Amino acid sequence: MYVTISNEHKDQAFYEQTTETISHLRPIRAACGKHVFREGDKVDRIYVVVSGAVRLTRLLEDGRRQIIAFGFPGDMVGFPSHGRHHTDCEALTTVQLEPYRFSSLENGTGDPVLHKAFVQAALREIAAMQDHFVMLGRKSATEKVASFLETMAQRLGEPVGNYRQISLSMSRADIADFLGLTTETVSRTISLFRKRQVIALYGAHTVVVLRPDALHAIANRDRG
Amino acid sequence: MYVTISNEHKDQAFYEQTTETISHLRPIRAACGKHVFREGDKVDRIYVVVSGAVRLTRLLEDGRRQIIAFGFPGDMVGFPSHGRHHTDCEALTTVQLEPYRFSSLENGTGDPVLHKAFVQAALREIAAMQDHFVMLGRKSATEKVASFLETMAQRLGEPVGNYRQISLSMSRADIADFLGLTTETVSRTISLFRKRQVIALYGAHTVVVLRPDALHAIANRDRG
DNA sequence: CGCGGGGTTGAGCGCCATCAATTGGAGTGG
DNA sequence: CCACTCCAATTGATGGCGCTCAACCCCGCG
Repeated sequence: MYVTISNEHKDQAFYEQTTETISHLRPIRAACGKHVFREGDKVDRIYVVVSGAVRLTRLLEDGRRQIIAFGFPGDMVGFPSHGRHHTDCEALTTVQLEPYRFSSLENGTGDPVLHKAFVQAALREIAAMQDHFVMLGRKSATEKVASFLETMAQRLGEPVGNYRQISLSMSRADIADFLGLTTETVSRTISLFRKRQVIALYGAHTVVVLRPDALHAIANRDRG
Repeated sequence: MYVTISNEHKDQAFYEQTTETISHLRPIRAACGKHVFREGDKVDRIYVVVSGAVRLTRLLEDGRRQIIAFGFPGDMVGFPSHGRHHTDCEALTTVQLEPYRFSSLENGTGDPVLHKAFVQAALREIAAMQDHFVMLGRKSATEKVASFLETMAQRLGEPVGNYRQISLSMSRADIADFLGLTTETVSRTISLFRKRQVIALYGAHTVVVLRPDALHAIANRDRG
């Protein structure tokens, strides 16, 4: 998942299209905190998240970390580069994944419907990453956090009364490493939104969006 | 082009593989400053840069700009999202482009060799963008500029005496919008490298890398 | 020679990182 | 049920990197 307002989240379509075929393998599970794969691993299958959440990360030698993306149900993860994984993939919660043999996807020898869905997923991935560039390169801390919460609400929010509620499966540090900020800044910014009554918190991981319009305005216009 | 040290730049392979087939259309030209395509345009063909350079950009409503990538000879540009272009593409110099019908690439009905090359190009694009995330999100201004110059030298540098020389086809503002900085910061950082004799300048657009090792060290380790 | 646009350099400040202390909440054992 | 532990999250204080605003330089061009 990338922070993209116009995300129609079509990977779900991939999952729905293909679960009826015989091309997929048996679902796998990973417990919270476990690796699904690591950078450098040979890629023989790629995955569609069925339930739970994962994070894709890259590390610098000195310990700095960048979270490339979060994977939520419907997302495809594990696109290879030169036949190898290019990020680590860790489970944020207990997670269920649907594996697909990569070789058949790559060279088109398998199910053509599956193959086309794979190509479409890769193209959507590119477009979503392009949008994420704008956020990393050109948005302020408040804009980043607001964009993140807005996207999460659209993608994973559940109606509660008149509002939408989000259950964040990742830590503040994860959010920070995704947005190119520090945990302190993320925490401060979320506190600010709470004080302004844009959101409400029940514990650190449950967010209720009280004023989606205000959140949207902050996500796009604010520069401070 | 993204700033990736380990970039083996295999898109050249695509170009070489496919120029002998009959699948490609007649090359097109665009003069410096002209648009090759615009965000929102319907995608019926995608392009491989033959000569010259282009920039791929996205804009925010308030005028902030992010350059998604530069396209140099061998690079494939124009990956669509939902059938439409997702960035603007402008010529930085007079540029020659080799167009390919996208429909045949997408659904695999055309040349299978071409199709596989297209899928590989998309996967490389994803991997390169992942690396670029780390730079946008986690590197300091000096690291960014040093990484940029290093990559440009590897990609486009020509041996001059014992050194490698780069001809930058983009302005300082373009570099800034690519790295998520301002023109002033880019200019100051380049001046700093010149003062430290890591590089030399002949005019604003010709750079000679005097100490590649120092440049590499700054690109990866420095945090100030 | 005047003009204009890109590039460079300077001064000052603000956003966000850094360092540090405190709070809170989940899990554990008595 | 409470005390204790541990780590995530919050909050505070301070400083610095990079942005902002502004002046100046350089150079191509009419």
